Order: sequence, then C-alpha cells, then structure tokens
Amino acid sequence: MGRQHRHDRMETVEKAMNLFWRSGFSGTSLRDLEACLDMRPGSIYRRFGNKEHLYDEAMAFYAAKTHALFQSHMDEAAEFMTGLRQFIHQLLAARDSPRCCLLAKTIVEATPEHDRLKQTASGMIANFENSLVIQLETARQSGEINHDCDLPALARFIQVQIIGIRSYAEMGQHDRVIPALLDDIMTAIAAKANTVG
Amino acid sequence: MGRQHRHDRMETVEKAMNLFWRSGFSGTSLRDLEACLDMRPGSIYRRFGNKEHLYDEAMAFYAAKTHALFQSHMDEAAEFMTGLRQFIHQLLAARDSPRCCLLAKTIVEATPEHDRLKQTASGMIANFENSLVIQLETARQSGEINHDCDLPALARFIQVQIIGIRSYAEMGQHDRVIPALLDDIMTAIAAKANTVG
DNA sequence: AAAATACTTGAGTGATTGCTCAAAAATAAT
DNA sequence: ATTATTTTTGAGCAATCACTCAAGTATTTT
Repeated sequence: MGRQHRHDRMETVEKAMNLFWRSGFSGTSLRDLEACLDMRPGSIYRRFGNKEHLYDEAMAFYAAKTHALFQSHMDEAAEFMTGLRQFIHQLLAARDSPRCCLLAKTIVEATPEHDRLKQTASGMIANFENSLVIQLETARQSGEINHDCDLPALARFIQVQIIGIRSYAEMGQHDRVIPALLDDIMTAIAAKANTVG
Repeated sequence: MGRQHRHDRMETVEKAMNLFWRSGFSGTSLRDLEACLDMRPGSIYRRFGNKEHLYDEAMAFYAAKTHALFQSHMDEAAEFMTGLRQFIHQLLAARDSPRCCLLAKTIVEATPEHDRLKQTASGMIANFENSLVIQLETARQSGEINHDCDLPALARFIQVQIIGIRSYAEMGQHDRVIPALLDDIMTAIAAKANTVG
C-alpha cells in the first residue's frame, strides 16, 4: 500500500556508485547526487539514511558486480590463468569507468574520521580474496598450480598486482604500456603459482 | 626589509604534506590546515596562493623526500635489488605516515575538476620512473640485470609493485603478510630483471 | 625617530555543505 | 469515495567551505 518508488533501487545505487567511483566520497556532494539520481534530498535520505549509508550500498553493489564479472570469466575459461587475465583485461578496458578499484580507492582515500568506510572496503577486499582462494584450489586440483603452493599468499599477491596495475592505469598511460604490464604481472603470478610455499 | 616569516617555509610545507597525505585534498579543510600549520587564513593565502597551490608544493616536497630516500638507499647498497628492498621496506615501516603513496593517492582521488593535480602527480611519478631507469642502467652495467632487459618496462613493473603493496598495506593487515608480500614482489622483480626483453 | 616595507591577524564574505521536515502527491485498503 | 499509508518534494536550516581585506605588528632603511 502507499505510493510506489519512482526509481528502481538497484539502478539508483548503480548511478550513485558510478558517481562516487569517479569523484570519491568527499568529492561528491549531495547536490551532485541529487542531479545524478534525479531525486530530491528528502527522497535520498528517506531511502538511504545518509551519504555514508549510500556509499556503503554503492561499495556493496560494486563488490557484487566485480565478483560476478570474476566468476563469469572463471566459468567460461578452461584455465584459471586465462580467466584471470581476461578478467583483469576487462577491468582495464572499461571506457566509461575509472580504471582504479573503488574499494582500493576507498581504503586509500578514507579520512581518519571515516574509518568505518575503510573497514567496510577492507572487508570486501578480503571477501574477494577468499573467492580467489576458492578458484585457486580448483586450479591446484587440476594441476595448473603447484601442489605445495600457499594459496592465501598467492591470492594476496594477485590482489597487489590487480590494485597496482589498476591504480597505475589511472594515470592514463600510452596504450602500449598497460597491455605490456598485464603480460608482466601475469608472468609473475604464474611464476609464483609454480613455486613451493 | 619588513617583517620576517613566523615559520620556515619547508617545515610548513612538510606539515601540510602530512595532513594532505592522511586526509586527502577534498578531505582537508582550510580550518584543518590553519590548526596544523598554526597560521591564520590570510597568512596561508599570502604565502601559498590557494589550497591547490599548497597541495602542489606538498606533492613536490613529498616527491623530493621520497626521491632522496631512494637515492640514499641506492648509494649505500652494494646491489640494486637490496637497495630497492630496503627502500620499499622503509616506505612500509613508517609508523606515523600512511602506507600508501601520496602521488598514487592523488591520481586515484583527484576529481575530474581537479585534473591538474592528477597531471602533476602523474608527472612526478614519471620522474621517479626515470630515476629508477638510471639506477637500473648502472645495475645492468654491473651485470646484476640481464643485458637485453627492457629497462623502462622493468621500471614500470617496479612502480606497479610499489603502488600495489603500499595501497594493500593501507588496509592495516596482519604484521606477517606485508613482509611476505615484500618477498614475493622482490622475487617477481628479480625474475623480470633476469629476463630478455 | 620616522618612514617604508612586509608579514600576520581574524572578523567576515558569499557560496556550498549535509541534512530536515511539513506539505503535496500517489497508491492501497476500506 | 474515503481513509490510511507511503513516497516525493523543495524551501530552507545551521554549519562549514575556500577565501578576502583592512588593520595591526614586526623589521629594515633612512
């Protein structure tokens, strides 16, 4: 009963996510959000509580979307390494989004007084790391990865590679260097995957 | 002639740099700066023009300080790899500073309307990359690095490693994982250094 | 000592911030 | 239709934003 919402919630959160992704938490004003979401302040606050809560939902949406993209590449690739490469390639190729990771950006940007956002983002990064470990276990069973490899350590190493190349790509480098760097980090990951410990 | 400055300029810039480093450009208000620098708004504006100019100087100070730290480690280390490792170790060990790179943070944080800051930071990152190449040339001459190694490409790879591990460390991980990751990225760098092309 | 010069001060600028709330509008239940 | 319930609206709040400028203070020159 009662009036229905003018906008779909997920579409709204996605729009907010894209705006936050580009401009950051402190760099995005509620007036920016009002224009982007086509909502008046009262509606935004009734729906999402406050700016910080909306940012939480934006991060959760981002994490879910990124995780789904990762899983889809893992499902269709025959090997872990080729799936991972295609996944990272797609992260770097997106035309209309920043190259950097929204969660890494949040961790790096978060002011001391917004430490909760940093904690939330860190938790979501840890979740993705767990998904990496699960996929790595499958890859290890199929013989693609060394039997004695420390999978959590490898997952962390992969995270460093992804965060690093995505942040570096944010500089807007020449079109040659990013693919070459992707080759380099995939080589490094493969080397560590075939190492004991 | 006339009155003397109440504060040394470099000390002031260093204080501003530390505040910006922690709280970012948008996250730092002029009132924060006034308290941190012990200066009234009129003095700050007479000395530095505006907030963006002060940020420029803060980045330049950071770049110079980081470059000096890098050079000192290179000078005292017998080999490039050991010097690089000690340098990165010190970046990660600093107690009172953020773990992440201020320039990488700027590139990732900069709002579209503050694109000039992003360009400036990108330029300083490129300068550091050039210093890396110079040191790598010396290391190649002394036989530490493969004679056919693409040094600019290796320097970019090292940058990705540094930015990646420093951003990752910003999460505040357990004390075990960062040293292990440092081992991993040094191994990866050494492997690429001993590769042709 | 007087004048000239240069830096600091801090109250105050208009603009913008995150956010509120009473009224209006839209839907469901009676 | 009427009532009940829910969402949307947008003018407007106090607080804060980046920033200005006339007055005050310190120093050098004459």
